[in-house]
Amino acid sequence: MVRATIEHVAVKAGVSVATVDRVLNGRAAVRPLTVERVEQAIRQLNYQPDRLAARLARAREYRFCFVLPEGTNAFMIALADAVREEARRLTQEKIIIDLRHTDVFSAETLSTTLDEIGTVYDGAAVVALDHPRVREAINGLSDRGVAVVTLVSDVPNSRRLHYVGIDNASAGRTAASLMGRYLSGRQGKVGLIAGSLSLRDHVERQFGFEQVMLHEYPNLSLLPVREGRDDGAIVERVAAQLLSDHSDMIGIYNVGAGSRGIATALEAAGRHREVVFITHELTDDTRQALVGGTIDIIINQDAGHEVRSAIRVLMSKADKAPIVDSMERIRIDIYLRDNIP
Amino acid sequence: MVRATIEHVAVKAGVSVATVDRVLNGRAAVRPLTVERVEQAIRQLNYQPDRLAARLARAREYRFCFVLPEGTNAFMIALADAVREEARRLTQEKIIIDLRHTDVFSAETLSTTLDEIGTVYDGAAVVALDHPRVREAINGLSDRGVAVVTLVSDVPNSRRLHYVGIDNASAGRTAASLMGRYLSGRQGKVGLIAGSLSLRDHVERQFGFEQVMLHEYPNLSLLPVREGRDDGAIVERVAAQLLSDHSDMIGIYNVGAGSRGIATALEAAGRHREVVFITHELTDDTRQALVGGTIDIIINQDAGHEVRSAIRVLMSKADKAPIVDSMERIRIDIYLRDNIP
DNA sequence: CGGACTTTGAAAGACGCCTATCAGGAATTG
DNA sequence: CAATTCCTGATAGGCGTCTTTCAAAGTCCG
Repeated sequence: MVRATIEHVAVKAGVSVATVDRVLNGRAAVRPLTVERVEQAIRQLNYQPDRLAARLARAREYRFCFVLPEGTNAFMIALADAVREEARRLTQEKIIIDLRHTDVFSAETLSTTLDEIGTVYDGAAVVALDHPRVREAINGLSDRGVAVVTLVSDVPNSRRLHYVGIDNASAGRTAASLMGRYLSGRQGKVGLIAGSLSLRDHVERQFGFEQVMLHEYPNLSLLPVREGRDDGAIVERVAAQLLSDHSDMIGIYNVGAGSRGIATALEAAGRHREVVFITHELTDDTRQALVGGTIDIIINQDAGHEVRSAIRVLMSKADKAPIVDSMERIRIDIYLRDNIP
Repeated sequence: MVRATIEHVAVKAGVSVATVDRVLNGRAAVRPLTVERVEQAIRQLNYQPDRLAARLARAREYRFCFVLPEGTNAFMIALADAVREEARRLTQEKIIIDLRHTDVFSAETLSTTLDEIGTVYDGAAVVALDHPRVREAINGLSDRGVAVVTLVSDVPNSRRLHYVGIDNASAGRTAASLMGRYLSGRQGKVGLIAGSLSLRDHVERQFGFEQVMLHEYPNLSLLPVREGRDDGAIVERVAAQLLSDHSDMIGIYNVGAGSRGIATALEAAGRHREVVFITHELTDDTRQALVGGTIDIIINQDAGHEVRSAIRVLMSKADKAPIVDSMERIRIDIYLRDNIP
């Protein structure tokens, strides 16, 4: 059986190819009766336009913009690298990807950046702060016809097309379960360090972690969250403080970046063997600490997958093609010493 | 900057498009000097043929064959479903995928099936037994110009193009580490049930598991492996036997299928809370047992990803395009109750 | 019924590459 | 030097769709 082409449809419907095209692409007014006939022919032949031919013919460029945080956060750098790599690979498919850095922690700056994006782009992917101002900016973009996906950290209730990232509450719960099991039979305290509580992903992780911790592991008592601002030096100070304040602290969960600081503090205190340390994001630092045994578990989201997923989603939107949810679910990777790539 | 086309290259090299095409596709003899000039122009313009246009022009169909085990193994059924789904999605890209079931446990049958595949296909993906006979069949296919990827279970030293699947030794080690940590501070025995020791993936998992178990967790003693033939009923008998023989068994690692049987045995013995049970593959059965608390950890490989990866690899080969290793690494998914999708 | 407007058909030229053919010029051979 | 063989250019047609244009036919209204 040969694939149906637009010509077959035209013959079957007893109209010209031009009319079929009009129906398919809403190019001009077509009599309802004719539309119906064409649509029926399409259904009967199970006709689907050849995407390759379509893209070739349109000779169209797709432009997307990625807005990422500036700064030295290792994960964000990995994300930026992934964006650049995909950008390189995709030039040959007529997809142009621009990368912008901005201060995502400032609602002001971020929303200004978003407002500036204008209408040159077909879509944008944003690592976004959950803030009314930012939500407005996202809605504004959407309304102007620029598809927006949120990346890594979501902005619910906005008119974003899609959220590309892990389920952070679930990640927090996972961390708690592992912590609880690793510490089964022991009594003590567990510390929790977050980056900034204005980024939604951190809040959600914390929420999931506390939820499971409180209900399932009464033998462990949770210390109040400390903020480390995703900064190695600050995180190290906070961790050192925690360690000296609580000689019975036997677990640490780091919700944000700056794990190196915690590792250093743990090693300095000589308690890295005894304290179970769970953190996020596989980077050079965390990998090394995992192999060395200071970190016990890394919960990761694959930057490359996220970037590719974001692009696929934006492309689908631009091509009016459906998106396959099961393909776009970003999984929570759990790395132990034994399965790091 | 516009993308270079074959025409630009021709102008730059001072030859005709026909000649550029000859160089690109080795269509006819071209004087070395001319070849050099063309290649230089290609480099200077950073010309890359437009894959979309090329595929459109070739108007060629790609035919691939997936050879999977017959039987009721839930993971294999999921794999077959994934193949069918991709096949459906890809008809619109002129990719035809056939699915064959065969008795992969019989080297005889499997290799006959492979031999039959003939030359209608551009490539094949095979869940293969590691057996000299099968290796020969794979090499035969390769030599006849059919690209072969091994799926889920590898056949090393064969002329397969690629292995698509997880690192099973690493998966085994991961299982052991989690087992060890979950059972930290306790003393007892750990049971190990495999499907068949003639499938390489199982052997490798067992190897990794034992390696870590023996070296790192001396408090746990490993019972000899038992074979369950991936059959729920047999597995259940084996598990029940283990449970009654060893009242101090506190962990079970199931390397193969048939987890439902173990869960049933554990529950029947009333020891599902006390025994840490780690198994492979997320299916309806295992998911349910995980949520119910009988299974503690599921180590999974995503069937959809594997199928898509296999197809990408085969397509790359057919198009003579490079394959991006980092995109094709199949990850070991670890599922707890808290992060099942 | 004539003019205005709406709906359709026919066709041509992209998009970038592949494939094939034919002829002429260059290099090689005897 | 003629007869081959080898290289190369030019060109045409196709892949399936999009886009646009022009003209023809159909419909509506006053």
